[in-house]
Amino acid sequence: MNSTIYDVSRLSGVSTATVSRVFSDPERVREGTRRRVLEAAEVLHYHPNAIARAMAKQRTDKIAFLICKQRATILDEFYAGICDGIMQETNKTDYQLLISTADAWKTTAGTAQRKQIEGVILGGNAQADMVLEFQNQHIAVVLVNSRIPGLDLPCVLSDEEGGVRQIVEHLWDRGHTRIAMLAGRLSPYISSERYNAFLKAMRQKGIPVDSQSVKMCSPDVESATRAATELLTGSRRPSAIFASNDVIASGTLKAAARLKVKVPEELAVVGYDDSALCTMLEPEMTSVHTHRHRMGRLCVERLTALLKGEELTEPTTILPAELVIRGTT
Amino acid sequence: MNSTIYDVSRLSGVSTATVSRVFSDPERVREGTRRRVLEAAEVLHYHPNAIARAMAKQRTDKIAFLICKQRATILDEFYAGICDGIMQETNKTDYQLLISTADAWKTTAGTAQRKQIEGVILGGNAQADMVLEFQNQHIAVVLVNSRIPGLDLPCVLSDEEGGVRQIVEHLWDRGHTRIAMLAGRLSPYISSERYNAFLKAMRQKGIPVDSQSVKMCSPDVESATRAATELLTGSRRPSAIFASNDVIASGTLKAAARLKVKVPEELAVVGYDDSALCTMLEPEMTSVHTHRHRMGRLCVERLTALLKGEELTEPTTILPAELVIRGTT
DNA sequence: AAACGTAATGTAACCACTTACATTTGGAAG
DNA sequence: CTTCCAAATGTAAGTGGTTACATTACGTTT
Repeated sequence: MNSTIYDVSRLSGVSTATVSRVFSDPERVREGTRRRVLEAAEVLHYHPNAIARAMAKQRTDKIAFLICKQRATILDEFYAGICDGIMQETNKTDYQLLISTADAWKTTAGTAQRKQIEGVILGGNAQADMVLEFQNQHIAVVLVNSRIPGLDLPCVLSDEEGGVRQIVEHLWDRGHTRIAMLAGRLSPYISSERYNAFLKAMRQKGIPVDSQSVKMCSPDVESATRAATELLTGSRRPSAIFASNDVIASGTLKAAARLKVKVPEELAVVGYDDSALCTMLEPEMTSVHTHRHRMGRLCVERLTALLKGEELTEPTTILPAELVIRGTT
Repeated sequence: MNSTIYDVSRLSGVSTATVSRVFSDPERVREGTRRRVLEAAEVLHYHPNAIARAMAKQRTDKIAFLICKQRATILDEFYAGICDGIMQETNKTDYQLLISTADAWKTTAGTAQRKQIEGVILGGNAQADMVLEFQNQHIAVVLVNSRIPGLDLPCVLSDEEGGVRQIVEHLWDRGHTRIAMLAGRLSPYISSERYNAFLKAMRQKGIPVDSQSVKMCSPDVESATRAATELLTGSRRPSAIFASNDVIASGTLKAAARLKVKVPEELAVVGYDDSALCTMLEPEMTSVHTHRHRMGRLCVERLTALLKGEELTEPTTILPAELVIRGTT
């Protein structure tokens, strides 16, 4: 139906090899010939067939972004941001981007190989077995926002420890000592990073931490609101709450508003991620800005470098995170 | 490097045709033979090569979701929701999902054909020329959240008129007559739908509409805040504001808070889309729920039906939208 | 036991390119 | 006008499957 290289070859009176060269390495064919071929191609509406090309070249030019997360995958503003960065950077290359969830790719055995991708970016809670399977199939892997102990993989991270440290220091500077953390059950990596960073920063400031200082909750508004209410009505009400992300922080603000606890006068609240939400609230919310867009772009850069066969000198990259001080502190 | 159908054929002592059948139509080969083939495949770590298969079958099993939008593509919660639905539904099929932006696909001529997709879902402000180009290349097209005048395409929409009507009726029921619309410059289709629906609903209720009733703004928080401030400090302050989406509504709430205008007592605010934001605010925000996830899934259903060669009896589907009444009205 | 029909399997062409290697071409140098 | 060499082009063998068609196997029926 669509015309092929043979049709063009016939019409322009050159061999298929020459036609092929015109489209993949134009320099190698003489000006005049090239023009004739292009004209014939024009007439026939010819466009190279990517499948056949992939077959002959043994390359697919496809990479994938897999989100390793159960619920609300791309809906999570954090992953959406990374995804946006990945898309933008991928668009600069000749690669095409496939998107799916890790769950979906686990179903059929060997499915990944069939998918015929050259490289993959795993976002979130990546599992070691999946990574190993990819490596067995010679598919390049880059991790974003997680890390697998024992596997030395290229990964792109945000500086969680630095972000949390800035929060604690900022609150300390504002005179807070009764600081509590409302820790949402985020991905294992993020949860433990932020939790440990919190303990470390508190220790560095010499602020005592006890069992009351950290409260866990599910990462949704209602759970956060409930948990924050408990924190605020407990025996020793904190003067500042560090919520482990912005959604949880918004729940905290709701609890405060309902309990008529004035923010920031009676309670300081800090979130994490600097999502769009932060400036939609009044007062606007203090949070830590993570460069998710840049993280996504960096992933693609890393991956394409790997695919070019380059050795990565520094596989793991940790991007700085910056505290953005706003009205809630 | 990877083993091929020939290797399996040799090891199991059958022809390549039989091996092929074992993997694409197992019923057609005898139990015993099938087992031998599968064992050989196991030993050789054989998996069918998707590229070669696509080549022989003249099918790629790939569809794409293109977002026709300049900025903040996938970051827009609305499109993220659609995308999530598309992903989920695609995962149920044998298709793979490519994702990109319309802009990126417009760059190189004929690029679409090279991409070798069988169908495409265009989200947002789709352009007629792009659609025509796809159709010329026999690529099935489904539109979501937009419509192209003069082109009879399958499209999946949300009932904008109904959603807006519910808003106006709800505000009317609450006794409001000084109702203003804060209209963000969203996509042309959405903007005009919501605007016209507003005028129509107001007319139906017999509420007079003048030049002061509708104010335009850019679809970001700051612009919305500015515009809302003007509305609220103008000569005839409205008692209710319908913002054309939740982001703009949040700007309206900010303006109200800053001007010490009490919501909902002195001002009712309604958004549109029922984004996650709505329940993160205190009071929670009244908004219109759009079934974006379902819209995404429906797109894939439509597209796969088209690809199966089915004739769509009712190409355009309009999903109902429901007003969710919360604390701001 | 021969004849027959269907199910199972094999043969080989085809899908649309790329590319190693062979051949031709064209112009500069002798 | 040769000779020579690099550049341009052609030839044909892959790339890994699918599938129309041909052939063989095998259980039934006569």
